[in-house]
Amino acid sequence: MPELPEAETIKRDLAKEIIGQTLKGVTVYDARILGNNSVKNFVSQITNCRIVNVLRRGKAIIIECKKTGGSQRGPQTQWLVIQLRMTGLLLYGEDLKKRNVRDVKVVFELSGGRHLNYCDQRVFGRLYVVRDFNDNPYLKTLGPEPLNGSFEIKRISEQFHRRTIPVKTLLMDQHVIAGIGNIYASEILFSARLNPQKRSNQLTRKEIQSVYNAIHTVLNEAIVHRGTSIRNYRDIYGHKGNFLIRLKVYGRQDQPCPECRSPIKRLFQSGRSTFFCEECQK
DNA sequence: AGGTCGACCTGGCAGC
DNA sequence: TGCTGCCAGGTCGACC
Repeated sequence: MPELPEAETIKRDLAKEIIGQTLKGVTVYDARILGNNSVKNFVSQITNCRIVNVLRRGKAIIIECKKTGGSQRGPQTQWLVIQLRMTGLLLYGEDLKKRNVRDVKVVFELSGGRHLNYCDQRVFGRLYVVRDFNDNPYLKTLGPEPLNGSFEIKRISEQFHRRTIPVKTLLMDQHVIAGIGNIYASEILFSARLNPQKRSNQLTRKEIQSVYNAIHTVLNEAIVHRGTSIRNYRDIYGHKGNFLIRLKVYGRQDQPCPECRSPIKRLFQSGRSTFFCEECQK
């Protein structure tokens, strides 16, 4: 799925396009996307909501809405939380169901006359409506945002030292740091020159500093290039991200390391592929 | 409690 | 061509 840089790209574009519009209607074509919520309930929660902001937390997109005409005490704020997981896409423009586009699961009709389509090939993604972030188990337990000023190396060091799992697995733990997934975990560790198999509690202060710096460098650069499209990912206009060609190790098994030319290795950690250079990452 | 693994889904691609 | 097996940007619950 979209990791943090892809979600951030979507968030910024969506903010430009939809803030100020009202969700006039919504059609749900696959109820699995709603989790335990019913279609009827979801539709009534979201219909006639005015969009006041678009946020991101970890890999989730959050649309802040105000329900108009609902309560006597004025508009009530609620959040539409969108977890794209592996293959979720938000596409802005026409009603894609009418165009027979594949995998269209939910279509929002906006007051400006355009549509926001939620598409999802593998149907892992979820749309939730909450009144409070603590009502959503994912948001409630999410770790700090790595690109915020509040992301402190001290807190990260404590987490690293408490745990014994491989550093790559730890980087992907959303309770520790929000937003890093399988692509950027490999890229960050290459940038930090650190072996992904190294146990997190074995890292020196200097190594943790390198990882901390690499998180900023890699995620920010990926955002500049609008994320990575390995296969499914597209921005809200249907365009691919431009970071794929800039990946140093991910997906580059047997290709020469960009630093030392020795072949990139692949291994499996917690059921996921990891790519790294044995020579550069000790 | 912390760590690991399978389940949830669909489709593209390599190999035969 | 068509089949089989493997692989995929994530998360959660069950199990050890």
